[in-house]
Amino acid sequence: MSFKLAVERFNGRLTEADRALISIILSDPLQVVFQSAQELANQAGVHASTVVRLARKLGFDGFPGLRKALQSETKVAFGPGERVRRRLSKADESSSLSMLIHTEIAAIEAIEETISQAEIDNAANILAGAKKIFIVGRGSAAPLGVHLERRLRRWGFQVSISLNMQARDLAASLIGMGRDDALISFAFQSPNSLHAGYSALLKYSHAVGAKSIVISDSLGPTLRPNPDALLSVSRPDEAELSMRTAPLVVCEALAITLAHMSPERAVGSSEALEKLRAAFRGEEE
Amino acid sequence: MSFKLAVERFNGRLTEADRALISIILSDPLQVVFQSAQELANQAGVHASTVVRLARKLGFDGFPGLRKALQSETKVAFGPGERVRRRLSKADESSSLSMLIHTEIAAIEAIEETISQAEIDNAANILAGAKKIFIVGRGSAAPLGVHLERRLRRWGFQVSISLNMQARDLAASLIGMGRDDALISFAFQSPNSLHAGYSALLKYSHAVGAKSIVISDSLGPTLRPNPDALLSVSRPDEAELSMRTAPLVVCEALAITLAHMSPERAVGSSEALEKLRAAFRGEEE
DNA sequence: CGCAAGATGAAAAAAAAATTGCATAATTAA
DNA sequence: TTAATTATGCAATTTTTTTTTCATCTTGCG
Repeated sequence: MSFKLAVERFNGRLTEADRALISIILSDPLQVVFQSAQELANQAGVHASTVVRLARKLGFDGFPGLRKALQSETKVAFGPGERVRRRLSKADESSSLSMLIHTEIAAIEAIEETISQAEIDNAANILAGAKKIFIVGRGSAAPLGVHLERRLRRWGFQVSISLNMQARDLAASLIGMGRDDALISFAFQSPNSLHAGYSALLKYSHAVGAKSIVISDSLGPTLRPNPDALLSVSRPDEAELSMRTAPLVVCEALAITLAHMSPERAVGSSEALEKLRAAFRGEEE
Repeated sequence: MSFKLAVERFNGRLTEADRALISIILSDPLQVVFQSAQELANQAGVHASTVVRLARKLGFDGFPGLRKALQSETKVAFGPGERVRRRLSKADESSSLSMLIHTEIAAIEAIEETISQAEIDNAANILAGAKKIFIVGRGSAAPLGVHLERRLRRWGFQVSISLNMQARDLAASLIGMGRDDALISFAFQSPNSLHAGYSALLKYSHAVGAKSIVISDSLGPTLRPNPDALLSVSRPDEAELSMRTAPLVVCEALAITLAHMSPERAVGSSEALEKLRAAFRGEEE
């Protein structure tokens, strides 16, 4: 019986320790097949006996039984030649899944050819010096905005986000923006492109003295007026149905760079977050 | 030290038994890495002590030493985890961008090893039959939820989304859920994991007869009660700072599969959207 | 042919790994 | 909240695996 299946089938309580172990096993079974109960336990920060008990709970004949199950799975998966065959069979080329996977990998690989770490550093510098950060996104940029907001909040920045807003409401939400602040906005190629809003947005931020960062695709370089920092990634395919994976990676790179740049702020805020969590116990992830 | 190399280097007599053992090991190392000295000996028709002595002769630290050498060789050759590690060391550590790019590519590649198109088809079928779709996500799942909502709306589904809600508000927003509906929720590994909410959520959806889909990472298989469709992708690295790129790709695959599945609905809706756009001129991207 | 060097297998010893009983800590239910 | 249940770590025990010892056997060589 497969390990994953055994976990799914299991009808009973799984404790925190159990979950930690299962997670380790599932995320790197190839490592676990060579380990002893002891080693696995250490990695999960639990006692060896817990490992043994989990194996029994899941219906295996002790830890060696569990390990043997993992072994036969990985043996099938990684045997000579098996690997390639499985790649082709499990996700036959026509499937949406494998198509997507390959497209997105290509898109992410293409980032390196379009953007340099220096550009990201530049953008991160702007954010590091900002008192408050405004994020504006609409349409397909919304998930990106949401993600970036989370990250920045966690690092202790004051963030205001506006999604899918009409011009009037947007104006209202940007009213507090000033010279020490930064604006992050998004602009992507779309069938019925409307950049009118962006032009106004950038002009406004410029007028109040706020720095602006634009995350974009191949549309980016055509935008006027120019933002203080432009992070534009172009897709290799430029498909109709295209996702924002690559810009997401750029957002993340920006966040991480920023965190490295001002570690005290990040750490301090994480601690504060811990305290808040202790207080609110489970309100926020 | 590699086993093959050790054999080549060895300067001494190799007996009949030695050659038999070496031949077995070299011709199928993938099998031997999981065996005990005893088992290997039986296969070669020799005694276990001969195996141990061969290991020593070749310079290994006993039989476990020999086996460990074989293990690290095969791991390098076939393991996805190992591939990641190698790639990471190549990319210069100082650049967050390139590090991220490589990590995320590995994570996306790993999808294929965890999820099959069939599983996605199953989930898409559930959605295709749903009258209304409820999306629930909190914390780092929020961007995923937002993305999925957009896609489903565009394909003409009636979607209700609840982000970062507390139990009480969540209950209110789910009040309309019934037997013809579907619930999509997310569950990711997090330092202070709280799955209590999920358990209640799934129980509720089950009680009202709605189908449930959960998009998750290695935490997925541990969740109780089981959803009707579980899409769980486990990361090869399981890093502290990890993004949701892979689940995003899964969401997208789900959306695309669904679109292929019911083309009339999708197209019809796109036309409707066009008309709306013409009317509202620039309200929505 | 006979002797010596070394290889082998059986069995015992040692080491490592897995398991289990028990006390304590944590969690759940009342 | 307290009581009851359950999970956990520690330590002892059992089991498995590895290694060593020793008697026997094989092989190579004068």
